[in-house]
Amino acid sequence: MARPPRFDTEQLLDAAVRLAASGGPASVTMSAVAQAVGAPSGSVYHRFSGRPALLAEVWLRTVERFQESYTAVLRSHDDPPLAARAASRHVIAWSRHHPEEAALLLYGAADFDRAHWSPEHTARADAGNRRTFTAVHDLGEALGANGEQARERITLALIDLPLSIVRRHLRAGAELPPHAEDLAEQCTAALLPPGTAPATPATGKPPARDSGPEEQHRGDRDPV
Amino acid sequence: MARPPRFDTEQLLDAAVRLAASGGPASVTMSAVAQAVGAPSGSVYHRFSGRPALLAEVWLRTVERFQESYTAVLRSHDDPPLAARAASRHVIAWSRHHPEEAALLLYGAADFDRAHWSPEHTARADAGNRRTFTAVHDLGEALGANGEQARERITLALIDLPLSIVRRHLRAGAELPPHAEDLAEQCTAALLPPGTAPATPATGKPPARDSGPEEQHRGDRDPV
DNA sequence: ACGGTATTGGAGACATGCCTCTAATAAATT
DNA sequence: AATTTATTAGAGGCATGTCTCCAATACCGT
Repeated sequence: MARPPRFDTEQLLDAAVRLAASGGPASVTMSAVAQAVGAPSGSVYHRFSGRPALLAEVWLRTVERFQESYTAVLRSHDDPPLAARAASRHVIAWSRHHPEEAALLLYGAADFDRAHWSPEHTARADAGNRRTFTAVHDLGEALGANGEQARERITLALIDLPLSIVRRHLRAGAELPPHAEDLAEQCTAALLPPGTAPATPATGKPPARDSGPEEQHRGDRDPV
Repeated sequence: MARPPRFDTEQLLDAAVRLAASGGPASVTMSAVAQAVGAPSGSVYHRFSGRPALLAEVWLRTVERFQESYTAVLRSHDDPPLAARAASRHVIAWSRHHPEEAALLLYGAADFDRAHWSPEHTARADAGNRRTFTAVHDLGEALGANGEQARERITLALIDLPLSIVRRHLRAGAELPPHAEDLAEQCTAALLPPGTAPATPATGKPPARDSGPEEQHRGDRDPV
């Protein structure tokens, strides 16, 4: 029905990821992406309505790819402490396997011009964040984390801490060392609520306790 | 002997900090800084040889201010675990007191165009980083951290973890809550090497043990 | 009062990036 | 083969930013 595309969306996004990873979000310009794939700028505008749309798609594709695998790991173990450790390791392993996309995760949606996104893109980001926060908080509850501060600690242990390890190495321009998974897992384990089983054998988790009227988390903050 | 300056260096850097905090390093342009203080662009170029110099100065002034107070805290306690906890709290308190400068710390030198800095600026950055790493690693040794992985864990506990708390709140556009210091201190304490005193009373630290031929840390990575 | 000098004030050349618009192109459908 | 249609191809207007340059300025020490 029509001429076949020479430059498809994925190809352009791949180039955008490379640019963002090496030079930060500011360096992913419409012309830079076009030049990176050898296309005229018009072809880029044919796929994306403008720079905010391109930035939104790069960010969302990357974050959603990460979040999907991450939340899957979060839910893949029956034993909560085990799930927590596995999640921590997963952040490292995923980043090692996708160093350029991991470099993107170290920024925030704001750096990708979230202020100018379309309502659809914003909603997509919020939905993904909400799902991820829900998965994290569910595991937190299973771990016995109650209250605002305990939840913050869980987020720290499951997301921020492993990401910090990634950040330190990627910022230095280095690859993630082999022991990074162990380090992340140990640190995450150390941050789990006291009384949590320190090793493999599962302790009976405390009876599910109604947590009362607690405020809902906001979906518009990036977990990563 | 000469006409008095209407726009001095500090004033321009202050404006640059505000711009960087609100819109990221990319938004601190020569013209934006000039406009922010009501100066013609020529006056900005009178103080800074170009954009890389301006970015370097903003970054270095901010990081050096932080590092100075931070290393002071690191060395201010005789009891190593106490010093570690105090350092963690200090990161939070400093960030709460200087939210705009703290927002800068969440970026890296690379985001402030380190690639185009003068050798002098680069050397200044390296020197500050080296001093900070030294202070952190000294405390790490006093805490019994030996080996590469143990040192990484110390850096994580003393720097990355409290900074993660700051990042999460500032990225969300919120102020640091009152309990942030407690959270940071508790998490830092949980990450200290096992056997470290969990509470106030100081345990006798293990006899200083020669750590053998270990590689020196590199001063060109940002601790923050 | 006067000259020296750091600084302001601002015009403008040059580069880059965003985005629009129009024409050419090439495959799929009929 | 003719038609349709998504796409390429690229010129060009507009805005913004970097940096240079030069004259005007206002204070200082003498």
